[in-house]
Amino acid sequence: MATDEEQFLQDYTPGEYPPVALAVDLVVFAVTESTLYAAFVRRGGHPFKGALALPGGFVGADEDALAAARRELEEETGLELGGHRAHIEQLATYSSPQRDPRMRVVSVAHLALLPTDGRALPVLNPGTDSAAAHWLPVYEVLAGETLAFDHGEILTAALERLAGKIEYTLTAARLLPGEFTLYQLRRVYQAVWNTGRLDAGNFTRKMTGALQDTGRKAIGDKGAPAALFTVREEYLSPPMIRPAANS
Amino acid sequence: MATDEEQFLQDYTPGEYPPVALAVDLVVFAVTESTLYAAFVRRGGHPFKGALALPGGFVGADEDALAAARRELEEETGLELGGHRAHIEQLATYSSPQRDPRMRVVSVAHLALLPTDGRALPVLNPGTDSAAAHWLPVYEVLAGETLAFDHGEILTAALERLAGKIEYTLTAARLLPGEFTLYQLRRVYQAVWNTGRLDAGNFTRKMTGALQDTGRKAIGDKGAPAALFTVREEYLSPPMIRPAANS
DNA sequence: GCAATAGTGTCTTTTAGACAATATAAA
DNA sequence: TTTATATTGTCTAAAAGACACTATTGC
Repeated sequence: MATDEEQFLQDYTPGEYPPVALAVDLVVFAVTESTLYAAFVRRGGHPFKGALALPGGFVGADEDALAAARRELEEETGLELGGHRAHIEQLATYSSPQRDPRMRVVSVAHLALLPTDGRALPVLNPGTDSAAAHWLPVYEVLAGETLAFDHGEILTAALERLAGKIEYTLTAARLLPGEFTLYQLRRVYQAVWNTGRLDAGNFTRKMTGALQDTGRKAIGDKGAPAALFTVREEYLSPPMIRPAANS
Repeated sequence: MATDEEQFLQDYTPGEYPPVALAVDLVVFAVTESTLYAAFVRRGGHPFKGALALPGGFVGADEDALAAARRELEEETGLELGGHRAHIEQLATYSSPQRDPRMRVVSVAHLALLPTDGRALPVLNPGTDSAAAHWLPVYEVLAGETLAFDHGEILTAALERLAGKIEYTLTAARLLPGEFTLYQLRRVYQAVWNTGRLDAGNFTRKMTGALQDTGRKAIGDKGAPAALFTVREEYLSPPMIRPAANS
């Protein structure tokens, strides 16, 4: 009886379909009070020397792409945030034969969201492997920089995904601590959409149905003390709501 | 100066990160008057012998995943539909190390929509490579069959994608000829959502804004002759509509 | 008091959805 | 005429959005 490998060669001829190196690229987002940031590395070598690139790495033999993305994120952030509340999801796969001039690398891009208190950005681990990742404002980078490889395309896709997803889910809360005020949440929307002030009253009304009031109040800000909310679990990534059978 | 290959080995060590076979899997949808179908192949060999699987194949050296998916679709349909009006988009990438027991195969799943006149399903090419693909009703397969590999998961994801996307785009029209009646379009929605009758009046009102009346009428059906419509190009996959700055 | 924010109220517009009514064709 | 469909109209409910108002805090 043929071994598994031999069986497989009936379908798979490595000459015609050569294996590829499988990588992950990460678009890691975090917000300050008013700005959306992403983590970038500055390339030190050929190709695209000196250009900005997304952090990433290769997929190991015993892990899938999501596990590799998680591992890379933990390396960037020094384990503290990666395991806990960071959100990672697959974005898309980039497989153009020419996307890396050195050899064929197929990359599964991921979107990662790090929670912040809205003031300071998470600390990035300085220089484990290649270069140190650092935060840059997303909209400024998109307007002014040409990224290495197809990373500009990936960054745009990630921003589209995030901007679209917060319209119908509470994914925006993944960029905040477990408890947050409506003011903080509103600032996240403004940062992601790069838009002007959203009306506080309407925002409150639209969100409160999906939020759980903890009863506690935030301390220390300017105006009246704001209530601290938690996301009801079922709203973090809700099942799709289909229109009723009469439409 | 180091060659590209040598440079690259600074980052990439094939021992630690072995290359993978890159494949595509296809979820090909088409509708009859009332039912959503997908194309399946029956597995003839190990593993999952006898089980239903999705059509697919490996990615060649000179093509990206989308090109491979298009090529595979053309092989299934015999070129006639693949090049022209068929819609293909990337769905997600499946990379579990154990997803194929023979060796590591990473698969980029794609969603394909074939246009039909609403009566007969497109003809599938009988047996080019492994097995002949044939149409089966999607909801029946999901309810009753266990698919090979992780193809059940892929099929579910494809259905979710399609069902969700037709809520806010006119992607459903990709399952119809270039000109169609509102009745045909409504049947597509009912087939995809596996739901009862949608109200004809409300459906008309909701759709007409995105459709172009050709002025011509469909012939031969029971009741009053229905107008033939075309999709306004900007509605086939429209730019995201973000709420106004006041929300 | 002043400035800034939190939260509520109100009004308008839009959209979804239920359902009735009329029109047009085939049998 | 009967039957089945197309299309328009009407009404209600829900949601989005604009905007005013009051309450509560720090300074």
